[in-house]
Amino acid sequence: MPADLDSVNIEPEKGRAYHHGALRDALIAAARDLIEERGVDAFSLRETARRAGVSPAAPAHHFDGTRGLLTAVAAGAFRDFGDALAAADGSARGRTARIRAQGLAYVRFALDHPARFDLMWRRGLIDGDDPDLKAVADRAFLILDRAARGAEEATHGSADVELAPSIAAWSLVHGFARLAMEGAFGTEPDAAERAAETMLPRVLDHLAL
Amino acid sequence: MPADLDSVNIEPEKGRAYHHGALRDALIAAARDLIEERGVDAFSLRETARRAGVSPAAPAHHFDGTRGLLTAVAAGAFRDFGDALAAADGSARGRTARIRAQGLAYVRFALDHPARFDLMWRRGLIDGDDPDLKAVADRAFLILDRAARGAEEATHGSADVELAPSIAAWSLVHGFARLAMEGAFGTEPDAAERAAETMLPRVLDHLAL
DNA sequence: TGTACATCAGTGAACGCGCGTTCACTGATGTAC
DNA sequence: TGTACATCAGTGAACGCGCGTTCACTGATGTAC
Repeated sequence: MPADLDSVNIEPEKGRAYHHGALRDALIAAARDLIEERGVDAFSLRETARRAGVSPAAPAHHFDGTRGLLTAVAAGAFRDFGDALAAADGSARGRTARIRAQGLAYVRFALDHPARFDLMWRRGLIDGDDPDLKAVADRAFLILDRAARGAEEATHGSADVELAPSIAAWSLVHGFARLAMEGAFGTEPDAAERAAETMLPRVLDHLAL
Repeated sequence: MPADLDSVNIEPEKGRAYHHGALRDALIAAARDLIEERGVDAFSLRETARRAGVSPAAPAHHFDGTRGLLTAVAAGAFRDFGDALAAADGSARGRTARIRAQGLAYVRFALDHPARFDLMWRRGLIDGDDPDLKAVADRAFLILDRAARGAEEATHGSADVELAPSIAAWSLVHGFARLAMEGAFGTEPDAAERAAETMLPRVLDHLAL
């Protein structure tokens, strides 16, 4: 199994062997491309199979139906998302700087991969109980939470109280990302991008931590 | 046309006249009920017609297809949403109190009408250029923006600068609402509700305006 | 006030479509001996 | 090293489904005279 899904050839090869060899990964990549091109709602198992160059019945050998495949795509998204947050976190020093860096990375990921970001929150389409999905999702949330709590992490008693700054930061960037994606800051192609560049840093100034 | 859609009878009546009389409103009410019951993605024009007790061809006399009907539902949602924000705004005195009140109302609306709230942001499903929709959506945003800018409204020069606190407040409550709806604060039936009651007021404390 | 008739708001059957999944199957692989 | 054979990973045809929309139609309404 290749570590990098981008390297998987999802096109049907001329004279390709009867056995694909890496169909599972190819299907995930094809599904990912499909939703990024046409949106989560345009996903279909048949179209994914078509893109991977296999028959409509082939995916059943690797995934438990539509939900199973989408869950795998979402897990990949959460993994990349967590990586982006971790990288941003590592590049900054100090609690405020780390939160800002993660916030920018959070919105950046959403705007760079809108359909995958969308899918991550589509509880109805994916299996929230899947252990792989849970693991990568929890990891991403933990990275956020640790930065928001900063050094206070281990010193406070009431979980509720110390959760508030985390959730405030999370809500702020999540809301900004969604509003940008949903066209609230303008529907021109580059409106979301411009808002993220010029507006978001200022918006983050209004977060009291 | 009744002002209150709730009063429209959407059930097929025994011995009902051939002409429905208020089919347009009945279809909007049926569509609204359908999506609140089964989610926006489960919407179908045929099922809506079925619920309104008319043939699948009937809606075409009142709406320009699926998109037209959903746009009307979204417009109704934005109207109610704006009403809720305005009521909250009117019940508070002072900039901070008004922002808090509106924030609580914002999240309350989202949790009370999740599918309609969802639909409001589903750019792909509705006609964003519809004048009715634009009017009620703009009104809602204006109510938010006025409270966030407070008395400074007419005094500042740079639009970008004075927009930041508005967008920060908007992003925070929008993000909190979506995260709650998406199950980020727990997937138990009352998790979102509990988060809104116990967490949201504290989260709003972390907004610097 | 009565009547002819245009217009409006429905019907219901039919269309073609893409979907997810099932089914018996077959070609390729890899293992036991 | 060669061969028999079980297992695995595909095929492709077929299923039934619900969908949005079109079509010729018809019953009810309302207006002109």
